[in-house]
Amino acid sequence: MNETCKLRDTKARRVMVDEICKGCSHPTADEVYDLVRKRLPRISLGTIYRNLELLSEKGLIQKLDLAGTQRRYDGNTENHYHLRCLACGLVKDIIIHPLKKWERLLPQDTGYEILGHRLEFLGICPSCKLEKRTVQSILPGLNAAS
Amino acid sequence: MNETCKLRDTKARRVMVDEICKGCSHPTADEVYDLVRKRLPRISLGTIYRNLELLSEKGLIQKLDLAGTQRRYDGNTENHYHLRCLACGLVKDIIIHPLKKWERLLPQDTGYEILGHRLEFLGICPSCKLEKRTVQSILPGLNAAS
DNA sequence: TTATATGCAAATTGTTTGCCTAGGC
DNA sequence: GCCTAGGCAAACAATTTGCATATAA
Repeated sequence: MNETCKLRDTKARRVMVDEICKGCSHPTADEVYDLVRKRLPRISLGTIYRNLELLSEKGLIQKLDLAGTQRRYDGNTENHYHLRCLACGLVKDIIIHPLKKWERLLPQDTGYEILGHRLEFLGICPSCKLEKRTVQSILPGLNAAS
Repeated sequence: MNETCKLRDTKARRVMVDEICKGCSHPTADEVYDLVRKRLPRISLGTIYRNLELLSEKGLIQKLDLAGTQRRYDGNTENHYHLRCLACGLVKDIIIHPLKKWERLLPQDTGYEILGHRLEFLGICPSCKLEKRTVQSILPGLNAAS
């Protein structure tokens, strides 16, 4: 990751960072495309993807690798966890850090050098509960609460 | 998930379950394809995908939704966590359950109904350390140990 | 015998890349 | 003016689907 070399200050990049950081919506690439296109109608998807990559390399945004087919991006570059609604897909930030202990213990148990972890909680958000929206598809690999 | 209706007992399905459950390799769809093709050379990738879906719906295997571009499948249908080597991609099972507490606390804090969570640890496995294989790409969204 | 499963190929979806022109420095 | 960035379209990779035939029940 070459954080030193500079990116040029272009309209596309300014609008992208602005749109991604303004809400806390964790948009996918094509959602960013739609948002940016309202302000720069001639922008192309290729540019969106190239810049999402570059901007996250430079640390201006964060590339999330949550479960699911589409990657999401986050204007909040701090380390934090996510809580995803299984009914509407909404992703909310949460601020707990309960796993440092296991990162210390696992090397002894497994011989791995631990570099980090990924954690997301899954559930139904308050407004989906209210509207009785449901989980569209049974989710795989779910460590459900007992 | 309609677990009641029965799947037919076919060669393809028997071999698939057998191959997926025999090791603890967490194969991708095309790895399953390669394994199964050794025993059923005329099987098609479409069948592999269709059956991976059906078999995991019926609970015979587990569909994992870890980070990364390719989905993986697991013969171990118990809830458990994974430890993935960033250098060689190997996925190992681990058996800790540290997060029940947060599943109890989050509903109060967030109003979400919590259905579960996904957790994987990332690191370098002992044999990659030995061979000095490295992380090919900086991984996004990594909650690195401080 | 009848419905479900499979093989094969084409279609879809999300993402990446090449090439030529536009625009930041 | 030079070199990076962007538009556009084509390439790619993973997965899904349509349809005619084969096979389990």
